[in-house]
Amino acid sequence: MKANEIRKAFLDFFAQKQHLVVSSAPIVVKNDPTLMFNNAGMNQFKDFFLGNTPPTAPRIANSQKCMRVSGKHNDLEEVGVDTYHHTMFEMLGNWSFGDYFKKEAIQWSWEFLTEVAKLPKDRLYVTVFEGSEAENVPRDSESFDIWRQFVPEDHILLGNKKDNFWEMGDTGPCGPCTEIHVDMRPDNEVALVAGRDLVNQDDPQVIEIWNNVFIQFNRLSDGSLEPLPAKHVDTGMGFERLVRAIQGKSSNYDTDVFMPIIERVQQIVRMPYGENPKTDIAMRVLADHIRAITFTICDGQLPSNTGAGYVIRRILRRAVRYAYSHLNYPQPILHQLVPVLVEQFSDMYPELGHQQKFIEKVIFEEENSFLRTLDSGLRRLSQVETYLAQNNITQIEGQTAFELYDTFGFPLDLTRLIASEKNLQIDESGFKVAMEQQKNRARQAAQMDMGDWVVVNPDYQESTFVGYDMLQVATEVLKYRKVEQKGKVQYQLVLTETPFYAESGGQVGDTGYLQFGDEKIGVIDTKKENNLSVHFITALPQNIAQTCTAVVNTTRRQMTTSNHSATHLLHSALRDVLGTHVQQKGSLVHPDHLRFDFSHFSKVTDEELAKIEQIVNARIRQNIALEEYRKMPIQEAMDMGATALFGEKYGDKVRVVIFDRDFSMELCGGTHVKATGEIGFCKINAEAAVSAGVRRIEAITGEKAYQQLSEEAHQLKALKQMAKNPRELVQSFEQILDENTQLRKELERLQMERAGVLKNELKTQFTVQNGINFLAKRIAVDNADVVKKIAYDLRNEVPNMVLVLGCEMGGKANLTVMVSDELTNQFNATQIIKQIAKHIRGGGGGQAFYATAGGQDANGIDAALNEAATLVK
RNA sequence: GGGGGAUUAGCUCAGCUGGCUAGAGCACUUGCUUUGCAAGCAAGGGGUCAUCAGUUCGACUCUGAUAUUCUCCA
Repeated sequence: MKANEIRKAFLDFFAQKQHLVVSSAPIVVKNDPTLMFNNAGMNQFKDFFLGNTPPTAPRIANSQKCMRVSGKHNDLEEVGVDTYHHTMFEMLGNWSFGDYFKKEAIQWSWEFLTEVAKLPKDRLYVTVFEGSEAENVPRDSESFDIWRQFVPEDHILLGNKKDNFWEMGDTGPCGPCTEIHVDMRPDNEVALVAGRDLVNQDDPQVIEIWNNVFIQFNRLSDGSLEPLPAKHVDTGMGFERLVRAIQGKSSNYDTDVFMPIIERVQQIVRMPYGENPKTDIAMRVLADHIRAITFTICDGQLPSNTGAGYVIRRILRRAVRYAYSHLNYPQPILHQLVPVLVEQFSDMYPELGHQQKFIEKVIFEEENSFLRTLDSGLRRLSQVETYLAQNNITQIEGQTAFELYDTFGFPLDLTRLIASEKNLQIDESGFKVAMEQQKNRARQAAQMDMGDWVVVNPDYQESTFVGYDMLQVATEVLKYRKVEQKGKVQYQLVLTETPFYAESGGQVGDTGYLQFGDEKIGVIDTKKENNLSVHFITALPQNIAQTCTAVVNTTRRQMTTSNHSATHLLHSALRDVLGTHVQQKGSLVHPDHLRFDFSHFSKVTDEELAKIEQIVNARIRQNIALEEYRKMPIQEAMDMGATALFGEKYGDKVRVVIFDRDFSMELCGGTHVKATGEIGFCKINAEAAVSAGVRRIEAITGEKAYQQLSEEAHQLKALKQMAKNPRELVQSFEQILDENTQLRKELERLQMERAGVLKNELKTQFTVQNGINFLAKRIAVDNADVVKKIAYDLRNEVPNMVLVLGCEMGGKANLTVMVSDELTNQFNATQIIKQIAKHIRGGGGGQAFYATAGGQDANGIDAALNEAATLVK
């Protein structure tokens, strides 16, 4: 069976068992601060497990795009070295939410593996939780007994908490699990060592393929477990491993999931796969990483220097690094692999094909930028080498290696490679120490203590958002918790009903206050955690159980709303003017301004911007009424032609926001004006590049736009008046500026000319004392540069010279001493200046041939010059 | 969110612990030389050393803030 057929077989199998097959959630997670990427099939159902939202169906099956870059067996640096770990992978799963439990789950998994996938029964092993006294959880004998109906007892193993007890995090739903392992070794090896002895022993040929988790407990932050009322099944089977087992390969990379990519890599770098372990690893790294990079960019996450975007950047750079140092390919390579993935996956994930050009461009630019970083790192490193060679040192300090890595982004393994070529060592333990310090610093800054939710109102499960229609509502606290960060205590609070919009879809969260009786509690922000609106407050009310009035800051909300609707108009105007390739790539809707990022490959010209702004404002003046559907079936919305975002997971029912069916229809959860006229006016303030293929427009609306324009008009008026109301203001200023530079140069020229005249005058006034040309003179110059020029010119023209000049500048005294080079053994300008500067109540210094001093007392200049004369005698 | 670096001519960058009258290569202008190939020679133009404040006799250089940007960590 081919990979695509295997995936389909799995989904069909569970569809027959009354499962609803759903599509994969985007690989990048939004609205969950605890998770950057989907790392398991269950993530998109987290709310079902937590009880925040009722499940859409009791039985669900899917294939989920997942990403793991850290964890017990998934260190990024290990991927590619072995043959069965990946960054991005697909997780097949079937789910029961309070429906079937252990019996059916185990029976069906056995049926699928042996009947559909046709894996040999005698090569399958299963593990069951042995129980833990410390946790006060008994052994999972139910699962054990069920398994005995299918497999001989010597194929059932007992596992400890680490392998057979599954937890989502430190707290939350959890329970025992049973794993299925497959022994893929050749017969002769099997004859020597029994497969059961190799289960969970990190043998590359005896691997886990399916984990069935039985969620029956909830863990509290004190570590204790409470039984859940509804029990769930959560399973996950690594697709790439399943394919390998079915296709009978000894490596995931030998299956038709990865081979097409590896074949392309071989063509590009002109090296064979399977002959040299080092280059093989590099090719596997490329084959693995390009999948992670492509799918995340496709889901809307661009490489960046923070958060999820930074993870993508790191993965991309690791791949480039391997191509660079092991495949002798110091050029962009990854973007060339994208077409292979599109070919492979566009049936299952059509969005990949739609964005191919964009993805290639982003990857290409990012590769180039890293190659530049490497370049400047190499320069830096060669400086270090020179220094070491000069000082006869053969070890690069850990601190230096770390600086290269930390500040210039130069990877340690490249430093190591280059160092070994030059017979240098690296103090790696010093590097690790520096790295550890850096981590501690960051950890300390980010440390956050989160308390358990305290449920105030157990009658409610869900929180309802009523803020589309109301900005004030009487409500009750559902639950709250304490959060401590950097010694600052805050509280997070969930209301049964709330008018507060929680930050989402780029629109910032509402602020306002909660009125508890006489007590007013300020809400400083509102954020979404999964599906709950969480209000951030700095203090708890005295009596939290009473009803309260939740009041949103109305002006702030109205300004935000106006900016959000303007964003929709802008989006449509952009597509009208630039073309339909324009896709939203990011959006910030703030009360003060809006920011809209979109895919477009060149700078938006001033003419295009003017046209866009003109369209948006024409639409505003048309005062188009909002047409809004809160719960439209998603298919209906799509059929209507509403704009949806790549990388956004929508439910079955969606909210559709329309301003004129022929102009703007978007799936959107944000708040919007009743009619476009409310926006008032929209002014585009900036257009810039954010990254490869992505442009950003910033704009303001309403009151803010008016304020800015009136301020600018005011300034313009003032300028016009200053320039005496010229016919062409811009030309007039150009002229003034031109004139200014000309005059400045003219002035400089004249000053230098005058300096020349003065110099020639002074030149005739030297007296000879003991064979020395000496002059101490007060001159009328008030520009330090001119004095310096005179002194330096005389130095060139008068031999055996000691020159002392005094002048008054802005009421202060200034002294300059110049000594010919050939006399610096005899006379030291610095010493002279120090001695005579006391007459002007000042201090100074310089070099042996040239020194200056400044002081408060201009009357002392003559005394200083007189003393200088005595020094030469 | 926390750290480290960078910002000097149109471009790529030097400028070490404050003081050599801010430099190089490429590009540009002019002239000379040369019939061709990313040519050679000479002269020249081009800089508020990111911005603002401070320390100092003196700041591209030191300190602080701001802006932009790169990079590492979370």
